[in-house]
Amino acid sequence: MTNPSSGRREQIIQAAANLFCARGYEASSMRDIATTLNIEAASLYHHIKSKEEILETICFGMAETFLNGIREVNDIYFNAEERLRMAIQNHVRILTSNLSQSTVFLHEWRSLKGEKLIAFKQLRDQYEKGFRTIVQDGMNEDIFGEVDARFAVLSILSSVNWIAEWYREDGAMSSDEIASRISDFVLGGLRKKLVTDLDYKP
Amino acid sequence: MTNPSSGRREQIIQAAANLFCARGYEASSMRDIATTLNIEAASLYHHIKSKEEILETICFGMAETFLNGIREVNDIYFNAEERLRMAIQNHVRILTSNLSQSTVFLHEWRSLKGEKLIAFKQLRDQYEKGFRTIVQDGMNEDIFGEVDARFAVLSILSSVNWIAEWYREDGAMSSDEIASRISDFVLGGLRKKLVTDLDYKP
DNA sequence: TTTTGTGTCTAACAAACGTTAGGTGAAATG
DNA sequence: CATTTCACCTAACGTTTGTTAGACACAAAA
Repeated sequence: MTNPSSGRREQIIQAAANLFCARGYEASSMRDIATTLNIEAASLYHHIKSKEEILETICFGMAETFLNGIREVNDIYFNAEERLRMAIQNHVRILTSNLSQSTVFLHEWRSLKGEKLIAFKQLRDQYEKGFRTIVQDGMNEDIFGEVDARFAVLSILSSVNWIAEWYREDGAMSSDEIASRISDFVLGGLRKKLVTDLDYKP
Repeated sequence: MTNPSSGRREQIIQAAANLFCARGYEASSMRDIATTLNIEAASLYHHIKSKEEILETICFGMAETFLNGIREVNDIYFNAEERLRMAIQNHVRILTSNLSQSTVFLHEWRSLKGEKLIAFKQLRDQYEKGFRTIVQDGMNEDIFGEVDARFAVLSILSSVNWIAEWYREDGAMSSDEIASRISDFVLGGLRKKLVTDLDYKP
C-alpha cells in the first residue's frame, strides 16, 4: 500500500463512527474505540492525530458526499419535480448506505470547534441552497405552488433526515422505496386528491 | 415555600437545560452549570440528587407536557384535518415556549440509562400514537389519501421538530404562523393545486 | 545480515469529571 | 436569646479523560 496505514485508518474511522452514532461523540472515549478494534487506546495515535480529527474527517467527508450528489442532480436538465425526486433519492441512498457516518454528520457536528465548525456550517448551507434552487425552479416553472422556499426545504430535509432515527438495514423498505414515498408525501401532501386534479400522480 | 428549595431547583434545571441545549448533555459539566448560577458545583447537590436526575426531570417533564397536549386535542370532537392542525399548533407552541428544554427532550434523551430510557421511549411512542390516531381517522373519514400512517406521522413530527434547529425568539414568524405553514405543507404538499381541486385551501 | 519502518504495547501524565464530607454564616423559628 | 434550617462554601476523593514517551516484535528492503 503506497499510502501508509491508510487501510487501518479507515477501519478506525468507521469504528469511531459506529460508536459516535450509538452513544454520541462526547460519550465515546478513545479507549472505547480501541477496544472495538482489539487494540490499546495509545495505538490509535499512529493512524490519527486526535479524537477531534476523527470527527472532522467524518463530518467533512459526508458533507462532500452529499454536496456532490446535489450538484450532479442540478447539472441535469430535468424539470423541478423530477430533480427533487432525484435529489431525495440520492440523499436517502447516501444516508442508508452509511448510516453511522451519516448520523454523525447530522447530529455530532455540534462538537466541532472554531473555524472547523464555521466551515462545516457553510457546507451545510450550500447543500440546503442546492435544494432551494430546485424548489425555486419548481415555482418558476409553475409546477409548485407559491411557498417560502427556505421553509419548504427545511421541512423536506427534516423529513428525509429523520430516516436516520428509525431506518435499519433489515427493515422492510428499500432505500429507493423510502425515497419514493417521501417524495410523494412532500409533493402531494396528506389531503386527498380529486380525480379532477389533473396533476395527480399515484 | 412549603416545598423546600423548589424555586432554586427550577433555576438549576433551566440553567442546565440551556447548557445541555447549546453543548449537549455529556459536554456540559456540573461546574459549567454552577458557574452560570454563580455558585460552586458542590452547592448544586443541595437541590438535586445527581446530574442524571436533571436530565430525567427535563425529559420526563417535557414528555408529559407534549402528551397532555395531544390527549386534549384527541378528546375534542373535530374532524381529522382540524385536529391535525391543532395538534401541530400545540406542538409548535410547546416547542417554542421552552426551546431549551424541548431541544433536550428531542436530542439528549439518548443519555438516559436503563429503565429510565425504556420508560421514556414508551412515552415517546404514546405521543406518536396520538398523531397516528388522527392520520388514521383522516383516512377513515376519507379526508386523507391512503398512506402508511406510521410513515406519515414520522414525516410530520420530523418537520415539526426541525423547528428547534432554526427557531429563534426574535425571528420574523410567530409560533402559530409556523404551525399554520407546516400544516398547509403537510396537508397540501408542494405540487400546485388546480382550481378544480375542490378541497384546495390557501 | 543488517537496516528501516510499521503497528502495537506498557506506563504514565496532567486535567477534568461527578460526587461526598464537613464547615460557615445568615435567616427563620421557637 | 437560643436553636434550627437553609444555601452555600472549601477541600478533597477516586475515576476517567485525551494524549505522549519509549520499548518491543515483526516485516520488507538493503
